Amino acid sequence: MAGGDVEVLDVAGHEVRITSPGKVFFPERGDTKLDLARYYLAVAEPLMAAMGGRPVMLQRFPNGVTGSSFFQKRVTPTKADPWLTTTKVSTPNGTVSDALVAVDLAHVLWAVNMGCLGFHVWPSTAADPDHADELRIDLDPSPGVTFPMIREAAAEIRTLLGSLGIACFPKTTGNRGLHLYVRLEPRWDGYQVRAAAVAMARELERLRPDLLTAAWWKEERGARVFIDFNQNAPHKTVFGAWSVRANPHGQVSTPFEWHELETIEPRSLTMATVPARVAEQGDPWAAMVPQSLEPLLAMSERDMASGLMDAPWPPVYPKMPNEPPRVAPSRARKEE
DNA sequence: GTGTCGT
DNA sequence: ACGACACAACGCACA
DNA sequence: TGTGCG
Ligand SMILES: [Mn+2]
Ligand SMILES: [Mn+2]
Repeated sequence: MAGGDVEVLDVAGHEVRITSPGKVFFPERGDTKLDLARYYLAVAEPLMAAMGGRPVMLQRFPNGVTGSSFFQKRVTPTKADPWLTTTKVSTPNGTVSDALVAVDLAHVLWAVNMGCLGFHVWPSTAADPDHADELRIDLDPSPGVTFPMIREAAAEIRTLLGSLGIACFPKTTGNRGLHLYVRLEPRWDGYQVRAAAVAMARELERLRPDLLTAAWWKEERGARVFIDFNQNAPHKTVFGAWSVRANPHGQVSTPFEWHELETIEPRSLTMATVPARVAEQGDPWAAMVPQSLEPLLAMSERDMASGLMDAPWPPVYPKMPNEPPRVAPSRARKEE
């Protein structure tokens, strides 16, 4: 627990300083900042396959999981670390900033040293910022939703996408939900990917209204799994594969194979247990190949042709064409 | 956690 | 040399 | 001005 020392790691051709390596970040198990760095070293191969080359936002906890936190998007290479790579990212209103690019593990560990536990990842690469090459299907549990229901929702989505010839891959979120990822051919922008997500969510609610909902307003969801299409809005980030959550055991957003769906337990996938999984099984997402979004875009066009509107956008975004009033039904101004 | 400023 | 302090996301729509 | 949503 000596405070004054520094661990220097030689990674990807750079010397990365880990200051206060013995500082406890996870009091429950006693895991330190250096333990966190070693975790990321252990999952480096699948981590870089998932996150490599993408802009990332840091979620920092300089005093560990029990301390205060903040997000950091803007990064500037310093005199001490001139090798840091950044790229321009923009916000919904057009503001531009320089974000860190996860070009190699040195960049990851530089962020870890800043107290970054996990990364929020852009759905595009620094090399091709105008195409979203991932559709992220975010399954959010409403109150009353159990994890077996989340599992059933994932299976339902896999079946629908499979019938359209689209392959998707699952991961835990590190909390109570699941994420399914579709790797896309780089042919569509964020508006198109979100439109596809809206259509997919609506179709799934039609198929299983007892289990699934595409309702943005909480009051309309009930005890159903919300398919959060808005997580695909342009410029939105998602908590990344292999990133560590700020909970007592450091649960990991863990990619897994479909045959594990019925047995996977988010609680048991932590920064302490996941490295062994990776050593034994390798990368569960190794078979990802770019898919076409066209079947879902056709579904969206059918919905629009039949008179449906777009769905509400999240706060912060300007009003979009064909967007319905952005207000919960219970608060909407009365007719006439 | 780091960089800067004032003492 | 040291302590205090600032800073580290998104910023619109609607009633 | 408070509330919407992650
Ligand atoms: Mn979620
Ligand atoms: Mn969500």
